[in-house]
Amino acid sequence: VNKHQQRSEATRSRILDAAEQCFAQNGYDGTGVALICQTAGVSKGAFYHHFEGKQVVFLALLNRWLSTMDTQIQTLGVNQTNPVGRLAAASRIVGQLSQVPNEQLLIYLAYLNKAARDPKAWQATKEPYYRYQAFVRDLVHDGIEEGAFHPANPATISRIVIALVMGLLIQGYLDPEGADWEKVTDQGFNILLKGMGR
Amino acid sequence: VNKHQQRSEATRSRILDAAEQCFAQNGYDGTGVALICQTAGVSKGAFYHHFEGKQVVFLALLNRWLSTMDTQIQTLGVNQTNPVGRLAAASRIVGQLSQVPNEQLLIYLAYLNKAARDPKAWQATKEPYYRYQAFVRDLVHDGIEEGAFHPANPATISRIVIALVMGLLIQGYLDPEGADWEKVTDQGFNILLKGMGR
Amino acid sequence: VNKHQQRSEATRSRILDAAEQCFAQNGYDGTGVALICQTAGVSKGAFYHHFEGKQVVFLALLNRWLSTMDTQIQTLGVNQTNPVGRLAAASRIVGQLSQVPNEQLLIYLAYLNKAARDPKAWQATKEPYYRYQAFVRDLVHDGIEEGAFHPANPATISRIVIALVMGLLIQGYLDPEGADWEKVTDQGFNILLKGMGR
Amino acid sequence: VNKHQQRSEATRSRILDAAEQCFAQNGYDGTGVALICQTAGVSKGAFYHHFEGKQVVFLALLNRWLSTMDTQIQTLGVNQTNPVGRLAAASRIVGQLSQVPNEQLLIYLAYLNKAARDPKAWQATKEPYYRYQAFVRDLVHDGIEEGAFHPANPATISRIVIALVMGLLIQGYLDPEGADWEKVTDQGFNILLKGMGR
DNA sequence: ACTATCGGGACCGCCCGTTAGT
DNA sequence: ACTAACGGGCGGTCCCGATAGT
Repeated sequence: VNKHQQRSEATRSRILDAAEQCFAQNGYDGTGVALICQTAGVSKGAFYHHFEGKQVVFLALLNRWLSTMDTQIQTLGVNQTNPVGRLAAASRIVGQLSQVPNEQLLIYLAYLNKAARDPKAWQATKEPYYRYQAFVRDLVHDGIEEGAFHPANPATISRIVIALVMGLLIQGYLDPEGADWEKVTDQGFNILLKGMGR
Repeated sequence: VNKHQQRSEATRSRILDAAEQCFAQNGYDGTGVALICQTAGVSKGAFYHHFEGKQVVFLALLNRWLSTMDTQIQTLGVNQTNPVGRLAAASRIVGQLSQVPNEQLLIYLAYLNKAARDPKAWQATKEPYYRYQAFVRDLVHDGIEEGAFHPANPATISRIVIALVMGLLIQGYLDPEGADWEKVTDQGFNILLKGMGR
Repeated sequence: VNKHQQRSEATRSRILDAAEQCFAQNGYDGTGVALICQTAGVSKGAFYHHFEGKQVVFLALLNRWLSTMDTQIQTLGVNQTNPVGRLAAASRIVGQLSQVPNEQLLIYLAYLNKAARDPKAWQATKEPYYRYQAFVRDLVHDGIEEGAFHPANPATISRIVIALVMGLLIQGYLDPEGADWEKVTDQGFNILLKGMGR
Repeated sequence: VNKHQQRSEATRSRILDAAEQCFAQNGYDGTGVALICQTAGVSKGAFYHHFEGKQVVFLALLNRWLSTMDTQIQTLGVNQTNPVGRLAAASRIVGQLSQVPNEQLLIYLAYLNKAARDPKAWQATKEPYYRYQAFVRDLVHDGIEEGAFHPANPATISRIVIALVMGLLIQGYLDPEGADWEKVTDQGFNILLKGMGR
């Protein structure tokens, strides 16, 4: 049995978990490497053994989120066969996300201003956006081809859909008690769907 | 005339201008007080003479933005008399804002994670959101009363509208060259209006 | 009276003095900014107010040494009118320098390996060498013109003279008790002078 | 044959080679153990298995240099029988050394300030100096006995000769393109020999 | 009102050396 | 003999804010 690899993987996970928690609580800049280490119960040596720096940890976190979302999306495709149904299902997922106050988007947004100055990080940072934009675009494209939606530029529509999701998540963070965001999300998708229908 | 007071006010403005510029370029956390002072051409003493700290400067900036937006909203009301027209006009303004990539929203978002830990600042920080939520809500309310929109909870609808705006602004920042965001905004509002119509 | 400027200058000097002492005792890399500050009885804030960093402090020290040596050289010119006499006088100064174990040259040498990687610092670092090389060269040139020395390339001779000085200083540091370095220096110059004579 | 022992010795050599290269490129303090390991293609464990630390590696390197120089000196003695000829031959070797800018002296010098605080290392560090001082001293001694040189204290003269060599090597490092250091070395020895002659 | 000087703390990155494991 | 993971600490830099002085 390879104990090294096991232990290493565990430590790596602990660091990522701690980082996620710290970032959510204090933001990207508000979180020091020392705090992450302390939260994870590891030394700085371990931290810098597994990651090149704070920024890399963040990017790794981003990838972890992506994997999670990819899984959810995969699940999405299994239950629903037609694009409209899948878009509707997506809305439900997003609605649930905003219940468990999902700080991830905010952390992501907070990180943007940093990454904007570092071309290399910037590319990695934008990737998830492009990814989901493409995913939604294809969904919309299919919907138009099936005649469910009014003919339009699928890319444009996808951007509108994503805008709605982003905007609702942010508001859900800004004013969690101000509304039943799950319902708002539902209705938002309904309006969008109706507005896109023939 | 009190020359001292004039000069003082000018310095205050210079600091605010410098802060706005620095925040836009380096983000909230990436901007140090020293940089603001340097940009403004003032000493640190002057800075702390006028403001209690960086956070207060940000709040002051926020108020300045609010004043500007209030003016724009006022203008909006003058030219268009019916709610639908005003909502449409609003879309045009937002579309133009995203042309000149307006970093204000991003700075605002970046600041959120900080303010979240300070209840006092948190209240002040959320104010602009409530203000515009209420503004749009009333607009929608009128539209429903006039029969232009399908009956629904105006507050909910307003949140959906604002979500669209926020989401588009962020995407415009993420991928400025990726789309003609003015057109996307236009179409977004069209779909929304159609989806809200009877 | 300008108390600010006075205090500032005093602090700056204190830092420089402390740095000189620390560098001599622990070498360039072995000396931390914290130690310099502690030795000088100043805070890090003060340190970084006066200097951009450790490297800059070192360069400032270098300049201070240069000023001192320039003064000594000036003195040299007053008492001796002919080049040979001045060269001989120089030997006496160097001999005395090696008594008060002069770590400056060693610190300088230790710094070389650092500066070699930073072109900007490298230039500043080499300057003192060029300076004294030129000084000795002119002295030799005059000596040749006066017929005191055998005709030769003054630059080459100057490099040989400087080599002797450098090498003796280093050995004086390596083995302070091993010889009466003042006498060695005297004899070294005598041999050189004799070897250069017609 | 013991393959283990062979392999071990090879690893030891690889580490020494890597260390020499790293020291030359980054100086003593600028070189971390990690860098040496990486350059050698070995893990840190291997490093600390063979050496007690960076300092010990340096001392081992020093010994390796000494062996090399001893060989060169041996060669020197074979071709030239009279002391003057051997001194002249030595000058040619040194001249060639300074062509391929030999950083060893600089590394050595950089290390001095460190070793100065550790009496044990200090002794080992000074050894090479004493060794060559003695070598040159004997050479000079023989020269005087043969009547080639003016009677004088051989130890003093040897220190002067070594000073010239050291000083020229350093200057060759400081300003490699500034002169034809091989020629300068030649002339330096000529002057010295002339100055020492009867 | 405004400046120059200063205090002290915190952050990120790295380094040296050790230990558990192969 | 050698690897990979890890511990703990230091290093330079910068930052926020305060104070002494103009």
